[in-house]
Amino acid sequence: MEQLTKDQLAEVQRQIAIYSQGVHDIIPVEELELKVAKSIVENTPLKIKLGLDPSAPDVHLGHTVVLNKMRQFQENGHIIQLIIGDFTGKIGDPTGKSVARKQLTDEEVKHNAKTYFEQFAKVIDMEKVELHYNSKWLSELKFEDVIQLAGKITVARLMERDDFEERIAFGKPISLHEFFYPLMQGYDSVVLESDVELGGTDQHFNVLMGRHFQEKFRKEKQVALLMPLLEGLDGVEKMSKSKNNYIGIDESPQEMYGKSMSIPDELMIKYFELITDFTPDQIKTIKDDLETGVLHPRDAKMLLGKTIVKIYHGTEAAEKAEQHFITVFQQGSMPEEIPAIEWKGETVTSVINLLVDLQLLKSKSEARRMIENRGIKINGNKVEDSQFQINVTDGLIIQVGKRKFAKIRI
RNA sequence: GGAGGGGUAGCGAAGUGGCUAAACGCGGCGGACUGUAAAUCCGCUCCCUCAGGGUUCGGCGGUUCGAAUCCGUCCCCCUCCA
Repeated sequence: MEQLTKDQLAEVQRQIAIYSQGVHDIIPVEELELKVAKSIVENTPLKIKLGLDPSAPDVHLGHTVVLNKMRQFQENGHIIQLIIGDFTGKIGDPTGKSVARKQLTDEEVKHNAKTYFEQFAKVIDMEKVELHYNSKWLSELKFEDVIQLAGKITVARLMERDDFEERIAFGKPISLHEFFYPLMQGYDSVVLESDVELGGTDQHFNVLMGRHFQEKFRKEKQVALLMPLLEGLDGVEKMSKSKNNYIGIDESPQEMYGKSMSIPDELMIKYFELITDFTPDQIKTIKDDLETGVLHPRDAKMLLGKTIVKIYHGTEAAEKAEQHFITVFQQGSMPEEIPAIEWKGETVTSVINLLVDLQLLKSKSEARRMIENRGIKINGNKVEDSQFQINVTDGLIIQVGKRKFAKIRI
């Protein structure tokens, strides 16, 4: 690799600089440099692996952290290997909770995979992606093969994993089968001869297993590229659907914008770094301006919100979303566009009935509570009395909580 | 194989015969304040058409006027020793 021309060397450096943006760790960087150099010299693309859990197909901004990185590789001509962990998914990744996952049927896996792809297409070029289901090779293994695989790793090594270590310390159970998850993930890399595996920092151990097993099978070792985990709207936990602290990439512009505004200030810069296309220089300017007080944190966040919406819905939608936010939340006025709901009930009815019949709230009890909590407004006026009878007219505007609006159409 | 500990609302965790729809904390929701940030304060949070009713404390069966609390049985989980 020493005989790189000047241009080639520059190209290596250019690519490495891109790949290094925002990463948590590259293990080891030198190997990535070598691999990139080799790919340039030999004009062969690198194989970049990403494993997917088929049980949770809703894609949110947390996923895009890794996807953006994938796109960067793709833009430089490398090949993305997407692996649907249909086999591994059945065993259950021990990452985090020790709850065994339910088994998915083939149809479910297919359907979830499809959902993934449709959403991924917003970030990466799915046409050029190499797709694999790991059941293809894992389900072929005989018990004998599995034992042999297990013979290539020690228990002590497996127990080093943070998650296991912790559970042992706290007396929490670890099922034997959980030990096999890293083995399987590692074996995937052996089969696919991956050059780089991407993942969040929570995948640290599993990704390194890929290196370990590739070496045992006398293959070239993959490089681990770990991205930081993106905290969700609560600012504490990793963004996830189950924590309900996520911004889904399928969400409406308004939702996206609004949710962006509710992330904690401390996280703004991280969001800029990981999920927008801002350059490091641009981000530094924002950071400096925030520190010197030139830029109000609210305005920085509005820029963030707008940028996020723009990525997934375009400039026009982003501007509309911002306008909506300003009118509704900053000025407290009504939004210009309120979904109309047809009213077919009595002309005079109780507010409770109205709320339930329009399906704005689930039950009368809930509606009553909501009124008592002073969370219901009609035509901008707070409803004080839960027994209140109302004359339903065309164009009547009902507000539930801070964000839900409906207009009556008769 | 032996010994012990445990299963209570979304989660954590009190409660060991009536005052318990079940303390408290977290989370969630609504409100005030604001920048749908943070911090703080107030209210709601099993289900249901208000009074009031219905269904809960791993499952089933029993004792009792009355059980999350007592008895029997079954299921599940954890720890330690071997």
